[in-house]
Amino acid sequence: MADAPVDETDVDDDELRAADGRVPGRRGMATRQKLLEHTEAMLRESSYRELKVIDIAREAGTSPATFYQYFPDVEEAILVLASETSHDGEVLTEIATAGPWTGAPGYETAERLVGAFFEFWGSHSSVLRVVDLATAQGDDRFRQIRVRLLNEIATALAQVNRHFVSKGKVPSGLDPMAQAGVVVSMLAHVSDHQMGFEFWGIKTKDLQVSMARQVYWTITGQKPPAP
Amino acid sequence: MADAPVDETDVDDDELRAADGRVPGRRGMATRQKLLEHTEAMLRESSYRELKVIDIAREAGTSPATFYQYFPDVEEAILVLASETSHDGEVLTEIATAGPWTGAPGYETAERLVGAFFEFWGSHSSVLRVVDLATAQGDDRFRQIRVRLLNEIATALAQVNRHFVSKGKVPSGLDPMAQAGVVVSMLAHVSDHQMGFEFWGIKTKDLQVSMARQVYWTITGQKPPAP
DNA sequence: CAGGTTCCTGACGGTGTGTCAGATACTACC
DNA sequence: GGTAGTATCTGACACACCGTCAGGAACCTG
Repeated sequence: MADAPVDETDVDDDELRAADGRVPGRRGMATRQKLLEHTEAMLRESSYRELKVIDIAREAGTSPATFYQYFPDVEEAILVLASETSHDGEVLTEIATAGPWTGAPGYETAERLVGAFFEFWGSHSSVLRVVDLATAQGDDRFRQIRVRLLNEIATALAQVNRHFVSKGKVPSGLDPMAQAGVVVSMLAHVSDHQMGFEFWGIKTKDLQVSMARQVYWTITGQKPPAP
Repeated sequence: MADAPVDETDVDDDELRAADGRVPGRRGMATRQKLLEHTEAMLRESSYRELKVIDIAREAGTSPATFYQYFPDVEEAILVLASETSHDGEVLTEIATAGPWTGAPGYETAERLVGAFFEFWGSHSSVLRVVDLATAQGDDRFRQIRVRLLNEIATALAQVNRHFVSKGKVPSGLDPMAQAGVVVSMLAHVSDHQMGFEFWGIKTKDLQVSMARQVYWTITGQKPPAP
């Protein structure tokens, strides 16, 4: 829950500051929140490229100048949304960590993880997509968020993988973090393109089964049960 | 939508047309090409969101008005780039189709496919990222390009997968197209985030090995050789 | 309700968009 | 080589968005 000490550029005070340096009160925080909500809503409806401050402000029933009171630009607002989102993603790490990963119950864990990924991505796709794009384009602020979200899960899975290496189930010589990273990438990307797959006539259920099997096999080195 | 500035004399013609309805000649095609090249270059350097017509034009040594002579907007120029890119991607399908997919040489095919994906994505990442984003945001024009590129590969891999199902190597009951789609998604996304992985200290080589193994196992149902 | 604080916004100079009409460069033909 | 005809380019314009600031409005609190 340590959302307070987030890096807020200037470090003289870990309080949240408006553009003019004041610390927002109740009313200010409320409009800030309203702006965030409308930013997310508009990001869902329109494209990232066409997301304009003026539209967000209009939709939120305020003026552009007010927006700039709380965020230096649109990116920064999305960054806040992304930060909140990455927090929500902790549930994924919990599934991976909790296990179990052995035998038939292990496969069910893989299934749960896949399901949770789909759900999580489905309800945060618009923001996560921007995180992905900005990260791939080298934006450091977004990369940090992305790491906070995915590195946790990857690390958890890598840990599980290491365990199975030590048991001799997974061949040694493979980098557990690479194994986990690939799995997480797959989960993220497929989740993000659910619609696209459905358009090809591929059922979400079939995707999930295919993914659960790959997750289980890669991480535990064991053959998944027959479908 | 297209504003069809030309009075509806003859509308349909599979010829390429400039904004004023004329068919571009040699000189026109040259500046169109120059604009495309600079569009790609600028997309590499700056972010998608900050890609401006005026900058492309300036960089290409021409005026914004000229840009609009050949493309209705920036998206449309990127669409052309994407279309060319998807053509380059046919090499990936060829690898998948050519095989072989059985035994040790089969694993080498998987390795070749992974390597080709990395190379292809590496040299077209900026355009492909936009294709991905726009597709995920529901843009139909980009979805078609994406399908043209990935569906081909996926179909090829699904065909291979079907073969191994019929041989009893892969359990039946799994949708081959889902299997292939997941694999292709993984290849695409990991390729796109090479830099990100390296930042975590994961070696590209380790990623490739991990991916080749997953491709081989998922598609052929056979255990990959020990690393 | 006076005085202080927090919050909001109108107004503005700067930049990018997208569309013309007209200027300019090329080509073909005499 | 000159000229008509076409292809190509661009200056100029009206409009939209950005990002800033000074000052006004709303909200305390006593």
